Amino acid sequence: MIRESNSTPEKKRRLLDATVRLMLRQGFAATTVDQICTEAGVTKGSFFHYFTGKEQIAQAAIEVWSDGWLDLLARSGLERIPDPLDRLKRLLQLLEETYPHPETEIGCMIGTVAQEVGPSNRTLGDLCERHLDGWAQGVSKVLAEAKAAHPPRVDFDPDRVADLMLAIVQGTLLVARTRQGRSVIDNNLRHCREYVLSLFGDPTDPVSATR
Amino acid sequence: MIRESNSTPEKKRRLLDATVRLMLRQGFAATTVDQICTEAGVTKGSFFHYFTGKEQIAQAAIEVWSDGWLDLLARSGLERIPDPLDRLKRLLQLLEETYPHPETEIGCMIGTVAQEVGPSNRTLGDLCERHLDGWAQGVSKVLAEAKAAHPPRVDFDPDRVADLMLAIVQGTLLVARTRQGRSVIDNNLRHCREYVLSLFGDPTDPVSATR
DNA sequence: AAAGGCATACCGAACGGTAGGTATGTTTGC
DNA sequence: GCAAACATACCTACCGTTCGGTATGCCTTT
Repeated sequence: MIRESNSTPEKKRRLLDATVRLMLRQGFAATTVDQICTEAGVTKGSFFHYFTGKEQIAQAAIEVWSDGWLDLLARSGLERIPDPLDRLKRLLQLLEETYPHPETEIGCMIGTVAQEVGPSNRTLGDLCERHLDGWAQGVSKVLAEAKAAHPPRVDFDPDRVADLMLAIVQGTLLVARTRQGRSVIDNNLRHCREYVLSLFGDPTDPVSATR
Repeated sequence: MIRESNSTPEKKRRLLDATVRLMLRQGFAATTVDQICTEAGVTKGSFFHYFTGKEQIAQAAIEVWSDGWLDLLARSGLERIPDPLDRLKRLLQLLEETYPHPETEIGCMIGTVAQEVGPSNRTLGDLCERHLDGWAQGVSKVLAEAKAAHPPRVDFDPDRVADLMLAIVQGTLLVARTRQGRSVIDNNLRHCREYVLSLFGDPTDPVSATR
């Protein structure tokens, strides 16, 4: 078998991908390591060769998931957009393109795991918290730059608005998962975009929400 | 032992309360029926006398949780407020009073279970969906009545705005659970209120969000 | 009113399956 | 030949569920 000598071995990758897929669907507790192995087409020996246990692979899978988001941001060329307000608009557009994507399972792995473990299991909980906060801080930064470059119609705290956006995204995914439909994603993210942009002088209708 | 002949027996009640408390904290899978019995101070025999299994008590507990919310609405006297816009304002205020309450565990049992079971276990999933939809429909009704009585500044679809509010509440509770802090609840629900009221002509600052 | 019958409330030991983890062996790459 | 990379069988703890049993009170029959 051909094996890439550099970077992570293939089976490890497959285990991580399978974990992301399964835990995104079923959460942490309901996902069994046997399931992960079967899904990845790998034996338990390999599993415990690469990971010390279920919790650790969950942590690693969260990193994989997070990297996926960062890659998406990088590939979008967001950083290269010169005007901060355009950057914000592109970010909002990116959300609307990404989350309702019909090929992928609805949901955010970090939000799913975070909700599930809640106050118990602070190992996973803290990790999720750090990643959620990282997301919010990234958004906050874009908001702050846009605010600095374009005096907004009303003053706002970028951190607080970013927190609201985080909650909207997570709550929307939760509802969409439960309803098994994506229409609420389209609706809520559009509202979200129009709300955020309404902070910046745009005097046009902030909600063209009927039909 | 004195036993109330009418209504639900005490031990059944205790089991349900314990289930709500534990599943609100830990979700469905992580909550054991032994835990439930211990927390309720009841033996396993009683448990399986009143409930056919873990899933069924979860369903019943969801009803208990939902009834708690309906009771709160009833006790608030929301229905007796004559002016629809005042009723909407009171509803928004009610959200801001209820969810950050420091004595209770952060979270919504329905959202927690819904997120966890996701696409698997449609028995619980459908039940959660019905209750989430019920919440949204209730909110939508208040929005629609307010809109009918007071022509809004901008047109909006009550169902869609209610869906956004549902997502904000659920997402906010998720984030607050993860952060183990309630400040994000205060922040997001205030934003939510100001946003909704901004739909009705209020020309004042829709976000007094800085500090 | 006493006796018998029967349903409800409750108890807790035991069981059966499962899932996470381990021990140990075998192959593969350098 | 020696690690790393796998594979297989197995162990054990736990968890949901079952099941045989007791206690208690009400209802019916005589």
